[in-house]
Amino acid sequence: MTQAEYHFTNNQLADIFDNIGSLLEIKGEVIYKILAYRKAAESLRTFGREAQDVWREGKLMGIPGVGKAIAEKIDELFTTGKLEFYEKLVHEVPIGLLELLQVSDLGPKKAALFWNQLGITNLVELEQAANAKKLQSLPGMGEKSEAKIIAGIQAIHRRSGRIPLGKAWLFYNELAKILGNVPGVVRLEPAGSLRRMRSTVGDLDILAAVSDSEAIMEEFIHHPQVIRVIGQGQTKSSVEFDNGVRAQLWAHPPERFGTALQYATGSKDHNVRLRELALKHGLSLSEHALARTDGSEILCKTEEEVYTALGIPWIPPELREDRGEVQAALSSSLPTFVKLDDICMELHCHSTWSDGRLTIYEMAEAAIKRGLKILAITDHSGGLGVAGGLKIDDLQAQRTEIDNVQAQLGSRLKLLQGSEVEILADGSLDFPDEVLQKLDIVIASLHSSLRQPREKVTQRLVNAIQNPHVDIIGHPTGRILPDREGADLDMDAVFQAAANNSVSLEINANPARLDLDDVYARRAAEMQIPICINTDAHSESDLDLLHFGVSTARRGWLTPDMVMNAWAGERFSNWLNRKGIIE
DNA sequence: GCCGTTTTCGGCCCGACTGTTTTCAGTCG
Repeated sequence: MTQAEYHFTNNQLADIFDNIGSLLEIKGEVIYKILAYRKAAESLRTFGREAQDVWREGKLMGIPGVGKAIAEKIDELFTTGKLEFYEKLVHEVPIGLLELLQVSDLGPKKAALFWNQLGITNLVELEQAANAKKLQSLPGMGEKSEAKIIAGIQAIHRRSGRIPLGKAWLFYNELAKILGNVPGVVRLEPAGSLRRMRSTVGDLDILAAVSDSEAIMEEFIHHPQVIRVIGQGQTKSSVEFDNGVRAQLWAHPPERFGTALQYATGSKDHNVRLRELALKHGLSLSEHALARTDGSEILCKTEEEVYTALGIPWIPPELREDRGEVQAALSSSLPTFVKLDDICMELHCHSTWSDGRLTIYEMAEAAIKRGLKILAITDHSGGLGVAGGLKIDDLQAQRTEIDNVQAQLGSRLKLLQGSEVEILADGSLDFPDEVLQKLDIVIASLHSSLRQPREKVTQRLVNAIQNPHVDIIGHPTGRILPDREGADLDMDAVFQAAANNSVSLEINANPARLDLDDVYARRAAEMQIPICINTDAHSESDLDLLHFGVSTARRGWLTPDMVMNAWAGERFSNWLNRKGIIE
């Protein structure tokens, strides 16, 4: 018999379970049940494999945070396309109430209050009620609470969502110039998802080491770009800037900076793990100190001291997502992760032959300045009209120029002639095989027709991977942060093809891409696919974006062994020659 | 609802800030 099967991505499942959690919270369900749904949702988002495949294998409960009850719900969704429990819940608690939870200072209790007392079921109705001053007379409410809710709704109208990592770093650096110079400030560090190098950042978290916090807090809340002070105190203040960014500043004395930085870096789930671990050592961990049961404190100046006190090695911030890092640290199986210094080649950049700003010689000198040993010039193929791609006839002239520049460089840098060849809408490549064959290295990339149906766009990528001359797939999904989704790819099929053909998948280091992302990178590496980290530089300063790619790789648990740009020359040339293409 | 170097039941992290309160609940990270 044939059984119908409905398709849900991990993110779609996660959204459903997040919604269930929030609706139950408004309903007043016990908190641990809610946390369990949230945990399962987060776990699905970062699992790396499609839950649907796991379901076909009958192993849903192997997904962390998924037990019997949630596995049954996932099964019902794949089997019937619906979830009765969810539908009944939505019938009971209006789903529009979830919008209310986006308003700062408005949580499930107040959402339930507004719904029960005033019949409010969505954000529009809440705004009307607030403007009509209907909220302030409710129990536990007052004029100030109502004004805060109005301000929170206005902030939602202003905000554009999460900030891309690159923009967050630039803004942090601007703030750091001012805050770092406040008298008495010993250290200033980014914290939160910024320090963990997530691809997008919600609020900007900043931590200062200072004995007296008054001056820096004053400087912070009176910054000229601040349009709203959300909260202010001695250890924590929070503001909104005119560019829609929200930031919080924590201040702690230098002798307690280690616990404070650990705390402010998060993630929340990682911190919960550490506190559980602390309790097993008879200690209570907070941002201030490790406290013994008799109340005495262990102060930590550095994060290393915190982790050491808990009996585990320091864990890099990028790892702190509760994806098994604490367990790995406990069992001494935390590997040494790739770092910026390991990277000795750039395999994806552009010159004035297409849309780059530097000549090949200038790009080479910029690469040498950054300590690189190998540089692949990979200008666009002609098909990408907007980028002024090379025609086939141009390639020989470009080769001559590369040879000339190579002669000038001598042994300081090895140049490769490559191409970022377009994967066309019909799945063919922009250059014929006999042209690709003459190149030292070939990157194939999708830039157009990203919205094709899943099956078609996946097949385009698989075709490219199976071409005997293709070495690397550039920015595989084509996503642009924060808002342009990548192509709807069957990543398991892409990974399988890449593994079979020993084709490398790129982590594009440009913070507008970070594609592959951390979760996919981890999965790809587990499948023995060689990963490369490239800046896709179009200018000299683009080469300095490399650290974003390296951090993404660390978030994906990648070691130098898994990252091609960190390989010794011989191992790299062996890989490049795996099909006998170049000298 | 999940989970197990205190295991199949009984736990499940910690504190700051705010507003409405006369001691605490709600929210947030």
